[in-house]
Amino acid sequence: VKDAYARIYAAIRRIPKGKVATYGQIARVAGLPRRARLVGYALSILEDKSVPWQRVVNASGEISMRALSFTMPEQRAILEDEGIVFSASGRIPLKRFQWRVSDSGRPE
DNA sequence: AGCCTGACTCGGA
DNA sequence: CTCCGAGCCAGGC
Repeated sequence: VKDAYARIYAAIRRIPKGKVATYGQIARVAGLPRRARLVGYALSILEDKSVPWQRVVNASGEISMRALSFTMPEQRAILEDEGIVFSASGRIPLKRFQWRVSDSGRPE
């Protein structure tokens, strides 16, 4: 389990600047298919600030609710600073900004 | 052990 | 687009 978290964090750290990834995608990359919730849980207890958790969004390209309560404006600002554009509905067009593992290693 | 909750996702209606 | 149900799984009580 500890090992699973380590892999999740490692996967998140691989997300290149200017891209975002979904929880499910991170789970797959980390070798934990179908463990999207575990990814969310891992982030909830995260204390390591070297992990760019702000690049992890839900399947709809939105910043997940729990984060909204305390970092939404900040997270959005960081992402926009990295070049990510939010749509009028406040979502990220995954078509354009979703990280493709092939960009930095093996394909999914 | 059982039950509930939660930074999730996906298919179907 | 929204709502539901089902899968998943760690933690707290």
